[in-house]
Amino acid sequence: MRSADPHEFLPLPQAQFHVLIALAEGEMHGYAIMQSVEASSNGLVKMGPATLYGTLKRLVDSGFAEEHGDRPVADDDQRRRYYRLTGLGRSVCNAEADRLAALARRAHSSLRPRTV
Amino acid sequence: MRSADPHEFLPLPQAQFHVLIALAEGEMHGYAIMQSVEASSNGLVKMGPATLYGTLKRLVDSGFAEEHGDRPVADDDQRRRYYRLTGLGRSVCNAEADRLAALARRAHSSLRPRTV
DNA sequence: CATCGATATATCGCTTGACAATATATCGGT
DNA sequence: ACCGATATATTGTCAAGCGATATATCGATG
Repeated sequence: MRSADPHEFLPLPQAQFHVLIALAEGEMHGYAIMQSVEASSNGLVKMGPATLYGTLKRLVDSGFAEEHGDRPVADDDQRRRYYRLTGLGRSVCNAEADRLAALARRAHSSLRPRTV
Repeated sequence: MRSADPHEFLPLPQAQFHVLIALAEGEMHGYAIMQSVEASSNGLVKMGPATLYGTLKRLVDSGFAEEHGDRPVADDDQRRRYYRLTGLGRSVCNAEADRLAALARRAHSSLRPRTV
């Protein structure tokens, strides 16, 4: 059984959605997420430490992400704390993406109306 | 010449984007916007008066929307205040829609990765 | 024309979220 | 041993969201 309806948690705050996407792409520790968000938004969204770690805490509290101890055998940095999506986190991220895609579609079709 | 770069204003707060979309669809006065937002989000986003009128004020202050006096000849309600998008508002709404569409695409492709 | 519920705009006050600034510690390289 | 980059964390502040509430006007009904 899939526990909760992901739509209960929408709309998602912008910063939370950004972090979930980064985690969905396979990123792991906090600092890398910060860089990923900035890079993948073409430098448009710049996430500082306060936003990142605050957001990360909220994501864990909400059960969308979790810390884990699976560390890379080599090339490890002791300070790093690794995170991954939970099942719920995946569902919520997907639901939010659906919502925003629909919203964007609506905006686009209203802004450049075609010959009905 | 097109005055300012719409990307300067992104990311847009959620409520502002919703109202811009409603205005893009041709809605006019405040109360109708409230109903439009709730209806067009399948009842997911419920916008109360405080959010609506606060947001509307911000949109006008930012130059994304403007009040106007073009009232329907008949079937008018004296209390209503009518709003429309400005040129800047259209650009900003479009830019935000682009941004969110790209974000949603990224989320979707990461969440259900295809055999690359 | 008096009343009433729906429509319409507006504001107060609380809570959450975003984020600059700052702090602290550890890493790798020289 | 030192230094800049990496990495996590917290504090304080401000904007934004929004429930609750207020006020006024509309149309309909008796």
